[in-house]
Amino acid sequence: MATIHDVATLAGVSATTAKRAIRSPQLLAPQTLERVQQAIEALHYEPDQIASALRGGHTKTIGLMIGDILEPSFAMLTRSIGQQVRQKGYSLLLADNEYKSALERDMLKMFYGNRVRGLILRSAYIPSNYDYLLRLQARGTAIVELDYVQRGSPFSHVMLDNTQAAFDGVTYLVELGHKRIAYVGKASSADNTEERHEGFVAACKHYGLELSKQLMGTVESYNEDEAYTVVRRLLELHKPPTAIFAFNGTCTLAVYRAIQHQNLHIPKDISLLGFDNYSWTSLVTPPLDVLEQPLNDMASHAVELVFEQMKSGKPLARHVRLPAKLIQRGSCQAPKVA
Amino acid sequence: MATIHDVATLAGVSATTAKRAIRSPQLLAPQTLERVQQAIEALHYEPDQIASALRGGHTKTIGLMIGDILEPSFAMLTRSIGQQVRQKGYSLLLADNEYKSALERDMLKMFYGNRVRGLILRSAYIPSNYDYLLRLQARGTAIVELDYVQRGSPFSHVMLDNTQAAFDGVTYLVELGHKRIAYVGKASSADNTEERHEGFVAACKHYGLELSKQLMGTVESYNEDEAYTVVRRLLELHKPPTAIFAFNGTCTLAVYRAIQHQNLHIPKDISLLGFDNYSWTSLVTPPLDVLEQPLNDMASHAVELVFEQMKSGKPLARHVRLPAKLIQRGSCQAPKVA
DNA sequence: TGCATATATGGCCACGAGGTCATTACAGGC
DNA sequence: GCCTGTAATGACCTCGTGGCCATATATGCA
Repeated sequence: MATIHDVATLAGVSATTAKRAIRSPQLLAPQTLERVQQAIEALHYEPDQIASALRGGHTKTIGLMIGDILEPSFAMLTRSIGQQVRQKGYSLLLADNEYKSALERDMLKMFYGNRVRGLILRSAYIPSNYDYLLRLQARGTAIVELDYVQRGSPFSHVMLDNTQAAFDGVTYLVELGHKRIAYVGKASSADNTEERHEGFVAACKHYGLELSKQLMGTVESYNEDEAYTVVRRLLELHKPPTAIFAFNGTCTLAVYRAIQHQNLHIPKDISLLGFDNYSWTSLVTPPLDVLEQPLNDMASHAVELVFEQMKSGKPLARHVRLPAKLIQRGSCQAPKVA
Repeated sequence: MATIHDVATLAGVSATTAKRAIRSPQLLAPQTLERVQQAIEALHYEPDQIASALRGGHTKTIGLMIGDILEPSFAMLTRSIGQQVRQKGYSLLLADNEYKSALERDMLKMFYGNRVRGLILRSAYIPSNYDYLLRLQARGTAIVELDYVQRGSPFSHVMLDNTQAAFDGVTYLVELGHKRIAYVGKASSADNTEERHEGFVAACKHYGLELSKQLMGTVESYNEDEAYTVVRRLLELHKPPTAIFAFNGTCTLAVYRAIQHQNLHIPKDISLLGFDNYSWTSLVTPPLDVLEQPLNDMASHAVELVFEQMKSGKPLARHVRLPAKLIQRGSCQAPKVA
C-alpha cells in the first residue's frame, strides 16, 4: 500500500513535489518528473480515493438503489447505469431495498455514510423516505428517481410515459377488433397514481369500450400468485375477455400460466399483450407481444441527469418521459366471432 | 453534514466525549450520554465512513466483480452476496468485467483505489489478472474466487463440483437407456481445464459409451449462435444422438431453439438435459430437466470465506466444492427404439 | 489528613491527498 | 555587485474519525 510519501522518498523529493507529478507536471523540472514517475511505476502507486474523498467532501461513487436485482429490468438498468458511471470514472455502490421501506432507509443511511456523490433510485412500490432523501440532497447529493415516482416527488425523474404506453396498448388491441379487454395490474386510487391504469381507462373511454368492474383484474401487489388468481377469475367469467393486457412482467407471466393451465390457446381463444420485454416472452409458445421499456435510454438519461446536477451543484427537478415500444410476435390477433 | 464536532458543540462537551457516546458509552456519565445522544438525534449525525476508513486503513466495503449482471446466475449471486454482506454491516461495490481482461484490470484498480476490504470474483472466461490480485492480497484485501477458477489459482474458491455434476448428468441419461449422448459446451485441452467436459468424458468411459468425435459439440466460447450451429450439425448426423447434454444456460437455450426449428419433439425424438435452472427453462414446452447450481449456498460460502480471511488477517487457500441438484421436469425420457 | 485509585472528560496526533503559502536558487537587468 | 522576477521545490494545514495519553475531580482506605 504505497502512499505518495513512499513515492516521494524513493524519488528523493518531497511529498508535495511527488503529488505535482500527478496533478501539475508542468511545474516540475523534466528530470524530477521522470524520477517521480519511475517511483510511481516501481511502487505501483495508486492514489487513495478514500483520502481524496475525505479532503474533497465526497467520493467518486454513485449509489444505485433498486428493488431486487433478480428482476430482469433492474438488472438491465443496473448494467447500463454501471457501465456509464464507470466510463465517467465513478464507481457504483449497489443496494436492493427488497421492497421494504425500513431496509430502504438503512440503505440510504449507508449511502449517506459512504458519502456518495449521486444517487439513482428505482425504489418504487414502497412509501419513499423522502425526508431522508431531502437531507441527502441538502448535503449536496445529486438525486434522480428512475422508472417510478410517487405523487409530488420533489426530485428529478426519468420514466416511461406509462399513460401513453397503456393507451397505445389498448389502441393496438382495439384496432385488431377487440371490444372486451381486461387488464391485470394495480389500479389508481385517491392516494395512488398508477399511470398504466389511468392510460388504460382513458383509452377505453376514448374508444367507447365497456369498462365493467368484471374486466378489471386489479391486484394489490405485483406478485405472481395474486395475479394468477385474478386471471383465473377473468377466464371463468360468463363472457370472458377476448384480450388481456398485463401491466408488468410478473403479471404477464401469471396471465400466460393461467391461460395455459386453462387449456386455452393464445391467440386463437384469447389475445395477450404484456409489459416488459423479458427474454422468456420470446421463448414461449406463442412468443408474446409486449410493450418494451427503453431501459438503456432510461439509464442514459438518469446518469446524465445525475452528473448534470453534480456539475451544477444545484438540485434540478427535470422530468423526462420516454415512449414504450410495441413488439409484435403473434400473441395478439383478431378475436374469434362469438 | 453534521460532524461529531457539531454534535460535541451542541451537547457542550468535547469531541472525544461525543465520540465515546457512540463507541464506549459506559465510560460516560449518564446525563452526559443523554445530552450527546440528543444532539446526535437533533443533527441527524451519521458517522463519516470515509474518514473512518482513512483512519482504519480500509473501508467497510466488499467488492464484487462479475461478468455481466444480465446473466441470471450472476444476478442471483449478486443478490445473495449483497444481502449477506449488508447484514454484516458492509456495503457492496459492484463491477462487471464484460468478459474483457483489460476492463477487469481497470475495475481491480478501482477496487484498490477504493480500498475495499474484501473482494469476491466471478471473473471467469478471461485471462485473470493474478499479478494485480496478489498485490491486493498483500495489501490485506481478502480475496475469494467464485464459480470458476483458472488452473493453479492461489486464492480461495467456492465452486460447483463440476466434474461430479457432469458425471451425474450422464448417469441420469444412461439409466434412462441412452447410449448415444452428445454434449454442447467447451472442451478441455492442454492449457484449459473444463471440468464439466472432463466429468462427461469420465462418465462415458465408465459406462462404456461411444465417445466419437461426431458427438462432441465443442464450442470455442459460450455464445448462443456458435452453440446453435453446433447443435444443427449434431441433429443432421446420419445417426443423431438420442440425448443432448448442454453444459451451461446459454447452450441449453441454443439446443432448445435448434431442436424446435428442426421440428423435432422433446423428449419423444430427443432428450435434453441442461445446466443452470434459469426461469425460462420451466416455462417452455416441455419444461426442461436441468442441473441446478446451488447459487445461494455458493454465495454464503463465499461471503463466509471472505469474512474469515478478513478476521484472521491471513489469506487462506480453502477450496469449497458444492454438489449440483438434478431437477426433473420431463425433457428426458427413454430413447425410442430405432 | 494524605495518598492511591477510579471516574469522567479533554487534548492531540495520525491516516493520505489537496491546496496555499513560503522558501530557495538562479537568471537577467541596471 | 545588487535587486527583482521567476522557476522549482518544500512546509504545513485541512478534511472527520479513532485511539492514546493527560488532566481533573471524586472516592476509598490507612
